[in-house]
Amino acid sequence: MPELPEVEVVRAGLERHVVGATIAAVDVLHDRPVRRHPAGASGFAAALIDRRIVGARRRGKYLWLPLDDGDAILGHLGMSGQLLVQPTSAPAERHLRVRFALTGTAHGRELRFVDQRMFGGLSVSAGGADLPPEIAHIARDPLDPEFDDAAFVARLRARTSGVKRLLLDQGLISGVGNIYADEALWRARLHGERPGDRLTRRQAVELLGHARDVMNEALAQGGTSFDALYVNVNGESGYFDRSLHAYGREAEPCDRCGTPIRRVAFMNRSSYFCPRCQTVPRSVRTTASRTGSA
DNA sequence: GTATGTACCTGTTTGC
DNA sequence: TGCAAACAGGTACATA
Repeated sequence: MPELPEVEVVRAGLERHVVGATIAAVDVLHDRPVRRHPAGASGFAAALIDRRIVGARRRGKYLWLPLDDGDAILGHLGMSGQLLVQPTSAPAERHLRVRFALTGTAHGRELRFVDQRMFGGLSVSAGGADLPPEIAHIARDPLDPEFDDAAFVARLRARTSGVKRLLLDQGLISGVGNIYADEALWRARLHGERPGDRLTRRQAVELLGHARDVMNEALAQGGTSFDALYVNVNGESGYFDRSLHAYGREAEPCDRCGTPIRRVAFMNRSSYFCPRCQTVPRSVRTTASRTGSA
């Protein structure tokens, strides 16, 4: 489950291993991962042959590889995507979807897009070398030096949605997924259903700080991994999961107060929180009980 | 513009 | 034993 720290690890790996390489061949083994590319699999491949990769960039969980003609390969790892740099001779991974044969600085190696569940994908972004227009609506992430803390706090406090939903809104702040949203909320002692406009300025500032801390810590440790689905560009797993306080810890004691962590359904996924440390405002609790949505 | 719900996708786990 | 349902969840999209 790649979140921002994992994607950054992949980006750094790509910068080191494929920048300067030229794409000699493209083999699309499954159409779905290139579904966002209007010209289809053949058009995707044709647009990339003989192009040289000149960079490796990221915004939120999107990655892109600027090319020497001003276009870019735009990618998202989705739930289970991996970008691997492998020797050409390495056996194909079970869920190998797209392979790029490389020459030049990466001669003898391939860039491979492997994705079991295929929520991720690749496309060629015309003129997207600097910032692909397809992702212009994605906000900066809190590790970006140009992230505007004050503007984020103001926008957060103007919204009536629950704060967890707002943390997952990539137009407001990018790079925060379900795991780190739960961790940041646990650290901030805030319940995810608390409306944005019911946060004090101080609470909003602290929440942002915790989100940033969680991400920085995960990044320092090489990213989170719960199973074999996520590995970095060389195929090594991260190990941040040892540091989680809330996510995935249903019925285990809260690390602060010992109360069992609770899991509730939220947006077709799960939320984990401490029912003692992270209380819901009374008015929200009343509304939730009336609608039966807990 | 904002709020909310759902489709997409497949391998694994859980339940009957 | 075998099948079906639940589950994992980021994003785009539809609807109000």
